[in-house]
Amino acid sequence: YWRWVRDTAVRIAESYGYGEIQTPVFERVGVFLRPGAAGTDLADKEIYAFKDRGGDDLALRTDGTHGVARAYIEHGMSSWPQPVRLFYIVSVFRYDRPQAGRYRLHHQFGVEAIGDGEPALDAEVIDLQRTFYAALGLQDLRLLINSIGDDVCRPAYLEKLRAYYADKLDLLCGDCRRRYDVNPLRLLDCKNEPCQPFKADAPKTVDYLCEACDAHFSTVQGLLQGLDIAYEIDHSLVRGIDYYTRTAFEFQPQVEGSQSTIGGGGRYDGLIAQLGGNPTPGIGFGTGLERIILNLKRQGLRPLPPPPLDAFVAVADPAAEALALRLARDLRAGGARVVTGGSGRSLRSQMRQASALSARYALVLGRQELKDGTVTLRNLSTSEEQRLPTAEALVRLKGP
RNA sequence: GUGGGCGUCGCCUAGCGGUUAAGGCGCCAGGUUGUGGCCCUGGAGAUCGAGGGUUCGAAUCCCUCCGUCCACCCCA
Repeated sequence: YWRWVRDTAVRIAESYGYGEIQTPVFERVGVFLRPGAAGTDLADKEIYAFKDRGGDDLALRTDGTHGVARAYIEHGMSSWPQPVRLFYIVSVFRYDRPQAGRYRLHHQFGVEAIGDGEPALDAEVIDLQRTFYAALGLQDLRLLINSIGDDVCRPAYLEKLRAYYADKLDLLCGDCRRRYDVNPLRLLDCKNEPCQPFKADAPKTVDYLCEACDAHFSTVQGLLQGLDIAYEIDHSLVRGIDYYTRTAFEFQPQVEGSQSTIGGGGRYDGLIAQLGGNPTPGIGFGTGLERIILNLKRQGLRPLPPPPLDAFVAVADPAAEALALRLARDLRAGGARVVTGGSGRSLRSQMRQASALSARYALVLGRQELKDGTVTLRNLSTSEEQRLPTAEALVRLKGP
């Protein structure tokens, strides 16, 4: 499963012209935790932060995007042709209570397109993600999208939102009373019972977009339609950190159960500047490999089985041991997959193992073969057996 | 951060107050003094998650801890 998913990710990303980048497993904590993240679960309890021996504050990678953004600045990628298209397959760490499809260490495939704010890139990234899932055969994925505006329109929207909730504070859950001050956008995706009645009538981000954001969102939708990509607008799909802008999206399988999201992303036009670079737009997605594999299994999708073992070299006499190892090496050099037995076990035991490993052939080397430079070649499916010169056996096993 | 389930040979499981802690898979060996798959026989392998307590007696009951799984929250 692992290889299948990774190979598919690489193939699809490269077909869109994205190049692979590797970033460090840990960075200065500020790379991952921006001031705007205060009050989020990530900042409060999920990040693995620590001091190193020199007293520097570091943190394990919480996602793929921040390290890439840091690298973009640090390595002067703004001088490259824009946008810079990058993809990664990395481990990420979050201190959560583990459960099905959720681990403290998991892996993400992600892409980032940095240096261009055009809506066509939003569509490209979403299309890439959808194509990746389709290449694996994942069925029935829902695509949810939303726009959360930008610095121009969001402040006014948040005022509207606060005004709407101002007289309802006493009725909200504890989390949301805190969110009201710290992170009001998150009021929209609260799952707690007390807050549900108010969500339907809450102001929607899309109704308060500035002209530029509105045009951007409309264009993205038009492009998705042009690509025949079905989507639903989800007004409660938000991002809790201030450098996120405009388009936000998520892919969800239709099946029941928890961990509904297998991947999501969005625009982060404010991130590069926050990290100390020139103001630079960017968009990307991240998708969890473990969750993809979970869904592949649920849908009965299986990877190709590993290639069979071509030969098992059995040693029938201790004197033939060295020659057996050499024969195995020569066979491998010819492209065959070969495992050797050892003189410590009876020939019978070695043959049992050859069978248990589903080897196509058994090659027996013993006293008799040593004498005349031959090898006994046994076809383990037909049980046909013959002695032939070693060189001939090499040729025989090399075949297609 | 909250709630719940489960921890017995490498794996799966039985046993639920007194058993030499049982079985299946896998592993090793023999039945074939150089030959597999099926079958038969034998063998190795378990301080019953850890510590404490109750009891004449604990894998079995109680407590604490640890681990693991599931759900909420959140997210990938």
